[in-house]
Amino acid sequence: MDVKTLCLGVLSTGPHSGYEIKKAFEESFHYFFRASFGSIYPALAELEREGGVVCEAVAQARRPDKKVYAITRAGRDALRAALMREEPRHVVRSEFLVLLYFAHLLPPERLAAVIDTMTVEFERIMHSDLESYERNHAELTPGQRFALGYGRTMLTAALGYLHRQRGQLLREVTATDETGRPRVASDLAVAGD
Amino acid sequence: MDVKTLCLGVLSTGPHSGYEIKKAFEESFHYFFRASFGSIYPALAELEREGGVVCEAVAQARRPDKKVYAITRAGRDALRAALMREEPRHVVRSEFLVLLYFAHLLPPERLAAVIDTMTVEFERIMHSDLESYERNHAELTPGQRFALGYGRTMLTAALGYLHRQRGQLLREVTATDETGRPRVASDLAVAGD
DNA sequence: GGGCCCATGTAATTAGTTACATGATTAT
DNA sequence: ATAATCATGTAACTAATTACATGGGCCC
Repeated sequence: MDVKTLCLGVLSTGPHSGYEIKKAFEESFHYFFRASFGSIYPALAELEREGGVVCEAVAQARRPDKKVYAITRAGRDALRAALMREEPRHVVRSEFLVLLYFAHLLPPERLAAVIDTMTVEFERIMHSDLESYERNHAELTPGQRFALGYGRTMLTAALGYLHRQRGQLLREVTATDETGRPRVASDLAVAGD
Repeated sequence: MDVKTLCLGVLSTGPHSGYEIKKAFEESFHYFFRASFGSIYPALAELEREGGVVCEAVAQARRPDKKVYAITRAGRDALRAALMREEPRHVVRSEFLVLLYFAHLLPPERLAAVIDTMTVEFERIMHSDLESYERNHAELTPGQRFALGYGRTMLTAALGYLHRQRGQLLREVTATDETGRPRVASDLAVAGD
């Protein structure tokens, strides 16, 4: 799925500028899709060339014109077609889990810091999601509630797992050497001081 | 984190060919990292140039030589350094959730098919993960158990959510029009037939 | 005979990010 | 004064994927 389709999706709820679309990405799609200005502005320009959107330049005091894009009938058709065509992929790319996978190669302090950083990040995302959910709750479509609820469920599960397993993992890596095998008794004695 | 680092990671457990590394990616990292031959083979070639790995060509009957790579001391240092440097990111890219977010633009049959496809896919991943977990359980490092347990926890939570919410969402989209607003009473009567 | 497994590698292409370019307004 | 918000856009770069190229073995 490309940025063009997501832009059409945002515009299907009403006219917006590129800047506002970026904000919508950050607020609503943050958990499962991201895009930068460097992909959004060219996407909108191409959509305009193709006739999927029309653009009205709104003059601003001492600022670049705000270019407000509105979806056309053809754009709605293209959005619908793209959503029908798209295969339901779901891909996780996590350097966090790679780091944990190789926990035995890291000092325990680094490991603890990695887990704590991720915990804070997950909490941050969940709070901002919950906030926007409560702000807009009444106007959300069933699909939006479903997608946001999915994110909330995953974040809750992740935070719970990190909370439950953190201490255990840290104890285990302290008790094993760099090959993942148990340390000898003398090492354990030192570690247990 | 690049493919080179992950290759070093796989090779830190023993010598392997590029083909075998690809299999290891599929078996062990599938949930949180992926790479194709088109990135693995060049990564190994570059690691060899840099001295992070050494390569022994093993002649094969009627096949290309199998090139077995082994990590060097310098390679282990580079792996460790990369793991210390790497920031713990965790990014989800899900066309699946985008489709659900725009559920009101899809026919209910399509929506059901999307959810069911994803359910089957999640179950498939979980079963193959569980299998490899049970096969290797005793030899796994604490970090590997943690990372695999994380994936299992997420998949369980996802499947539970999909199972619980599927019917509800389908009923709701049947009862709302394409703007997400409730259909008029006459429509509901038809839908309820 | 069709399809998957084994086995390596390269080239073209894709789809994005980051950094650059510009600059006023408002809040801390 | 320093950072964040508003506002658009391009160019260089990155890091991967997909398709291509090659080909025997093995199972159903």
